[in-house]
Amino acid sequence: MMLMTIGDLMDPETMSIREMCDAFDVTPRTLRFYESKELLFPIREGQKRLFTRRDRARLTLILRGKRFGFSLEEIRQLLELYYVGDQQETQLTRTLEVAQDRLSDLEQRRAELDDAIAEMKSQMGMIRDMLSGLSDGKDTA
Amino acid sequence: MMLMTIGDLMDPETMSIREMCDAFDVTPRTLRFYESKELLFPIREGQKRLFTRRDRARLTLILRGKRFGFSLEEIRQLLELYYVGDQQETQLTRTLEVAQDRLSDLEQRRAELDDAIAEMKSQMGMIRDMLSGLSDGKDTA
DNA sequence: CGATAGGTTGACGTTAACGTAAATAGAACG
DNA sequence: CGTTCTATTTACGTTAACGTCAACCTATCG
Repeated sequence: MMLMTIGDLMDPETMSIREMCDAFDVTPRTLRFYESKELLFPIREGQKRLFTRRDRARLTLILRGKRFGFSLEEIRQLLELYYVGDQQETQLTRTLEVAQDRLSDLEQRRAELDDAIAEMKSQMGMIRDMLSGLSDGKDTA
Repeated sequence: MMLMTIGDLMDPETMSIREMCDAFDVTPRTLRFYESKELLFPIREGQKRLFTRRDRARLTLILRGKRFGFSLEEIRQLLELYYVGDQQETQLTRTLEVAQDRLSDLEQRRAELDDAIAEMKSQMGMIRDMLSGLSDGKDTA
């Protein structure tokens, strides 16, 4: 029962597809699908995929983006704003402009979310009022 | 060119499907689809749909829910928390419990959103640093 | 009355984001 | 060497949320 050798380059930096699935609670299909959509770029050891620290950081952002309801294509564009290589000044300036737009979107969503939370609380207040009215009726009957 | 008569019951409370589409920027298909999924309940004048104030309030919530990435089924369940009829105490208590869970979800999302905003700002700071570094190099050359 | 405008009900088509199954490959165990 | 594990590619299937016809009704204008 050999578990590994030196030659296995058991890099703690990289993870197998199964390790990724366990760590992020996704299926292999999902990871391969994300690679095909150029959201992840695992390296290859022979035929097998090895996911790097960078892939894990990206996957974290991807899953959060999904919870926010962004499409994978929108997420892919968002990811481009991170991982800025050594670009030209013009390109960096452009990236910064796009990032500012995305930031405005996020802040807009935050405002909407605050509204939704306030409304939900108000609604709960009304239900509580109805309940206290009911128990009053019972108590004072 | 007659526009309307008294008998038309030109209720300012109700809107035709086209008025709804213009007001909310959706297609007729979308409104009919939402009705089929029991998210909206327009009344009928003969064959034609008439959307009430209640339908408009619901549609507002539906569209916001969509921007948050909720599925229509999730939204339908959320809508049940609003429009509470005259229910039994037990049922009201249950509704309140469910509402509390939804509220926790929303607040959880807001926390995540705050993280995302902070990260985006940090990333923009890094890009700005790179840019100032570039212009420094030019100025001091 | 005929044409036009606005609405209706099917019913099939489309896209995104995977699920699922079949066939294949290589490493390791016994 | 045969099996077992893990992973891979290929490819068809599925669900949600509509889009897009086609065929039909019906009120009103001219």
